[in-house]
Amino acid sequence: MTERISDAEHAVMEVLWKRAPLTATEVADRVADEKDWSLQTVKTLLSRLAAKAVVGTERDGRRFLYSPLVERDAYLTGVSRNFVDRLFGGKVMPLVAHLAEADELSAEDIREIEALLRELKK
Amino acid sequence: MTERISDAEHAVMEVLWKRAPLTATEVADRVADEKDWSLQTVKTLLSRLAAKAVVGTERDGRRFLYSPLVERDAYLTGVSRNFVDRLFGGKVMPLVAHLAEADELSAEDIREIEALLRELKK
DNA sequence: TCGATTAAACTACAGGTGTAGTCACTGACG
DNA sequence: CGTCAGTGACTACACCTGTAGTTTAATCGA
Repeated sequence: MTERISDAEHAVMEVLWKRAPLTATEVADRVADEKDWSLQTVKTLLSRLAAKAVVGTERDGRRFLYSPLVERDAYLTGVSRNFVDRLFGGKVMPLVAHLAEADELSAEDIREIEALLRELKK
Repeated sequence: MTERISDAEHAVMEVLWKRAPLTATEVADRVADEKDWSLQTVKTLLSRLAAKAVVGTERDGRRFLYSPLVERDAYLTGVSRNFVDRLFGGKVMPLVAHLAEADELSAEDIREIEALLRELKK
C-alpha cells in the first residue's frame, strides 16, 4: 500500500533519490534547476512527504535532514504497475504496441528493447 | 492540449469507448460492473466530461445521449507519453527494463513483445 | 548580549476530485 | 387530471494539490 506521491512531491523525491540526506534548503536549491518554486513550497512538500512517511527526518541541530524512505525502484515499480493495470489491462505488450503505433518508438528504441529482452531470456 | 481526465472520469470513458452513444442510465449500469457508484455520481462525471468537451451530448427527447469526442487511442498516446516522460525521462526502454527487473514480465510477455518488435522492423 | 538570520511550524486559499443529495421538470400511467 | 418515476441541473462537501505567506523559536555574528 504505497502512499500516493503527487507530481510536485515527485520532483522533490527525485532530488532526494539522487542524493541524501539533505536539508530543506539544499533540496530547494537542487529542485530550482527544474521548478521555479519558493523555498516555502519545497518545505511544504517535504513536510507532506514526511507526514506520509515517504521521507524520513533526522534532526541536525536546529535543522532537519531529509532522506527518502521509499526506494526509487520500488516506487517506479508501483506506479508502472498501476499505470499498466489501469490503462492497458495489466499487459505490457499493448503499451509497447501502442507507443510503437503512435511512432513514439525510434528504431534505436526498438534495438535497445530487443537487446534487453535477449538478455532477459538468458 | 488534451483535457485532463481524472481516474473516475476515465472509468466512464472506458464504457463510452466500448459503446456509444448511451444515456446516463446506461452508462451507470455498465460502470456498475467495475465501480460501486450511484447513478448521480456517474451523471456528475458525465457532466464534467461534457463541460470539458471530452464527451459530446445529443438530445434525445428529454434525455441526452453521450458519446466520446476524444478517441481512446489518442488519449492513451497522450497519457503514455506523459507517463514515460515524467518517470523515465521519455525513454521507453527503462520502463520495460524496470518492469522486467521487477519480474512483472512473464516469458510469454517477452515472446509477445519480441514478436511485435520483429513486426515493427519490417 | 542583542539584533539579524534562518528554520520549522502553522495557516491560507483556490482549483480539482470523489462521491453524492436535492430540485425542478416532463412525459407516462392509471 | 393527478401522481410518480426518470432526467438533467444545481448544490454540497471533504480531501488532495499547488503554491505560498506568516509566526515563532533557535542561533550566530558583532
